[in-house]
Parts: sequence; C-alpha cells; structure tokens
Amino acid sequence: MHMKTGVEQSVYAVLLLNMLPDKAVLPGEAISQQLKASPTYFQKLLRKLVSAGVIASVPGVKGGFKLNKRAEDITVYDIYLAIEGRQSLYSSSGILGDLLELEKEESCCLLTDLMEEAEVAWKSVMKRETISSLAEKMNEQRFLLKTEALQQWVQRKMVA
Amino acid sequence: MHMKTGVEQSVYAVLLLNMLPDKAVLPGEAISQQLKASPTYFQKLLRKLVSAGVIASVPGVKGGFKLNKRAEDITVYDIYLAIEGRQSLYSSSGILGDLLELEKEESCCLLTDLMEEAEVAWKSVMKRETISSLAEKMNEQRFLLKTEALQQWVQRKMVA
DNA sequence: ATAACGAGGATAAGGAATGTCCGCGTTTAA
DNA sequence: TTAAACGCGGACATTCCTTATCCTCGTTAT
Repeated sequence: MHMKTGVEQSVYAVLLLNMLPDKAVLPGEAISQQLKASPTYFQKLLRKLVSAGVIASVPGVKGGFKLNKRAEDITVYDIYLAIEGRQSLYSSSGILGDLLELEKEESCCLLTDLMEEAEVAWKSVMKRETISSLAEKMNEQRFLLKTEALQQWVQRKMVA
Repeated sequence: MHMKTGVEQSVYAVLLLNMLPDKAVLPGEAISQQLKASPTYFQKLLRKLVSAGVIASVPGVKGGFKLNKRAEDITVYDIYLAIEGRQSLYSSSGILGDLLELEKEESCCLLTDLMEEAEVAWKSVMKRETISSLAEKMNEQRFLLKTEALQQWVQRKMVA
C-alpha cells in the first residue's frame, strides 16, 4: 500500500506551472525533463490533471499547459484526487457476509464505516495545503537562490 | 493505492479467535476455510500476526492459534500494522532536491510533513476500534442468530 | 504544407501482492 | 518409537496494478 509517485511529480509540476506569467504555457516535455520523469507517461499524468480541471492545455505549436485555477484554490488533495481517482483506500470484500451467511443484499462489513472515517481524516489534512502555501515554502531563505534559478528556467522554456 | 485484503481477512480471523474459550486454539486451516481464503497464503498472514504479538501459535498436533492479548487491547491499527508493516503511505522521491539542485544531504520535500500528519490522522481513527468493540457490533440483534451459529462452529473446530 | 504540440488508444515492462510448493521442527497419540 | 497433524519459513509461480513506450490522430503557428 503506497501512494503513487505520480502524485508527488504532479504537485511539483503544478508548482512549476504556478511560476508562469499570465497567458503563458509550458510544454509537457519541458516539464517532464525538469522533473526527470518519463516524458510519455508524464503526459498521461498531465492529462489527468486537465480532466480534473486543475490545469488547462493549449494544443498546437506553442501549446502547453498552464494553471486552470488560482494557486490558492488548488489543494494537494485536488492533485491527489486527479491522479489517484476516487477509489477509496479500503473496500470490503464481503467476508462478514460469508461468515454469517447473510443474503447478498444485506451484505455488511464491520470495518467500512471506520475506514471511511479514517480516510476522511486523512484527506482533510491534504485539503489544508495549497499550491500557493507550498510556493511560499519554496521561497524560504534557504531555497531562495535556487528557486529564482528555477523561475528563470521557466521563463526560458515557456511560450506565448 | 489500496489497502491489502489481508487486513480485512486478518481482522475477521482475530474475531474468530476471540470466540475461543481460554487455553483453546484454532488450527490455521480451519480459519482459512471459514474465511474462504487461500490456506497457504493465509498462514503467512497469521504468522505476521504472531510476529506482531497480536496472536500466539501452538505447534504440534492439536496446535493452532489463539489471541495473545485481551480483545480490548487489540486495535484495528494493530492488525493493520502487523499486515502492512511500518512503511508509510507516502515517501518522497526527492524531486525537489533535483529541481533545486540541492546537495543530497539537504534533500528535502515540501510534502513529507503534511503527508506524515495526514497518515497520523488516518491511523488514529483505526486505533479507536478494538476487537472487543467489533465483537459487540457482531452481537447486534440482526446478527445474533448467525453469530451464535458461528460460535458453535468455533466450538466444533477448536482443539485442546 | 509542415512542424510542434496535446489527446488518446494499444500494449509492453516492473514490481508488489497474492498464491503454491516443499522440507523442516515440534508435539500428540498410537 | 513411529507416524500423523500442526506451525515455520524459504523458494518459487501467478496475478494485478503501476509505470513506461509506441503510434496515430486533431489542432495550431509559421
């Protein structure tokens, strides 16, 4: 049981897109190069983010990706949800129904409610942090110089 | 990202062991039959529960498994931990270190603290429910007859 | 028209979870 | 003392999800 690495990659990708000036876009290949991710697979992750409405895409020459919301309105959970989907961490396999020989309709699980609650607690923490709050952390003193270098890279690679 | 089915199976296995009288044990094969789980693989799960100190095993003829703690002292989290291990749900792949070209020693991740906290919240819910509280739920009115039948099955299959 | 980009399907490759097999040590019972 | 029933534990095979690659298509700027 482990979170996909695509979630972490996506968060940093969105942080890169957050460095773009208005109207500018960043090609998918540039992003995947910077993240040292496999280009073709990473495009799939980007499209999941598009489907989820987190980022937007522009086709054609000089196309690419950009944010589709304000950075304050994108939570880590939004990105998690885009990549991992709605499937819950736990789902009963109906063992209790077998044990107690219940009819299928009244199949039941002693753990479902508890696990549901646990998952809500987990997700609620992820909803607290936003792209904008993460960007602030990246601008802390100790990272400042490196972050500025990254921003310059974005300036070079962006189009339009 | 999904919880192993072994966790659910193990919870119900421990609930079965909870129906044993003192000093009695239940053979692993009987348990796996009742849970409709693959016998050899399920033995591996039982051994994980033994290693974790949740249950105890008795070798030899008339051997089997029994609880190693009081039902009130076994939480769902204990069983989760025994099966899934200590590996956390999220672990950074060090992308930020690459992005900012940090030295390896100062490698850093904007998400680790948040995810850690989320996981703590998640686990804390699992720590609330115990085998004894689950057993109570199984004795609710609507399950009472079926649960009694299950207890009789345990009486038949147990040894010593 | 062509080249650069995203969209999306089909399909491998890898790795973790699950499942199987076999030999071992221990204990009970004949 | 032998044999059978059980747990122990390692070495596999299988299955499934994630990751990765490839190829074709539609769109847009030059």
